[in-house]
Amino acid sequence: MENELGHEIAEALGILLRRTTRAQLHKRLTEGMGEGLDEVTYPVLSALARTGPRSAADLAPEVGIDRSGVTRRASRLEAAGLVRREADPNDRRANLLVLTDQGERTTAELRRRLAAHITAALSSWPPGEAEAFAHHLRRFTVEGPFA
Amino acid sequence: MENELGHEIAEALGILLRRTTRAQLHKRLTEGMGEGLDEVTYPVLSALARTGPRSAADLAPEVGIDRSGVTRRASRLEAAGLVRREADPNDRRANLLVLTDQGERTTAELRRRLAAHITAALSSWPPGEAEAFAHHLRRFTVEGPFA
DNA sequence: CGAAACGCGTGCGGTGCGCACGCTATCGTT
DNA sequence: AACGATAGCGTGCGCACCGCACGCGTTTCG
Repeated sequence: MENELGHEIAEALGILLRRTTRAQLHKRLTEGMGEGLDEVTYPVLSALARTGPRSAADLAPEVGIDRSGVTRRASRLEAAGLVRREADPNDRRANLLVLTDQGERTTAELRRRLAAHITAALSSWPPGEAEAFAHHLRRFTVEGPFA
Repeated sequence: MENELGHEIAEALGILLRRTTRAQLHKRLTEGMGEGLDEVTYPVLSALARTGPRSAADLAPEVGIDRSGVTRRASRLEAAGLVRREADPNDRRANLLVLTDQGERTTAELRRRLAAHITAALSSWPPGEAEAFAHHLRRFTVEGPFA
């Protein structure tokens, strides 16, 4: 059959995407963690952890929503003590979003849990295959069909 | 460092998930296709194509929303001519959701486009590596950390 | 120095969801 | 056979979130 490989990857990817919804991951990873973690605001927190302190406007395309949405989510994270607004001394219009210490700890802990979860699940793979998969997945992600 | 592999996979997977949002995929795949395709209602259409005719209640957990939401989305798909409601002859309470011919054609075309897109992007990979990746991805999906 | 532009936060209208209710059909018990 | 209990579907209601557009304060440039 034509495109057998493409169909197989598409099917597996579809299943994977459906199983890694924000809600599913959230329930899995935040088990017993401190409060203030919100399934809706998490993308902002995560983007901030990845890119470092940025303004709401700069964060918007990364999160995939409007500037106003980022502002509102950031307000919630601020109320939860995970993010603080820091005035830019050079431009007093600007309002950088910065992770607080608690925010840093929380994102680091989530990253650690996720990595540990993945590592545990791959521990039974034949030696070398997990490394090969990681390498291929990175290439597929960076320069693949969704680059 | 501990869990290097888990962190690498988590990072690549994170990037991939962020790039395969419903909105992104929709824009990419429905380019120039017929109307009636809705980014919100698509999950219902897709679930129907995968599992075959089912009731709204049975479809709800597959889609990840409430029964009422499935009903409303199905109504939109029905108005668009992609889905029809078929009374179950055995149980006249039941109301099966069935893909129309146009619905079948649409989902098949989307599947074809996605597979072609993936195949094209992987055509430059060294021979055998794409097959290995597909195999690993399937195993990662079916019996991996998100099974 | 004044006007245009910029950056942020908020009000408003729209949309989608979950919950709960009503209606119809089926099942089970007497 | 009849009637209460149950199942399944669709809809009204309240809530949450988003995008757009506006207002206010700041900066920049002519």
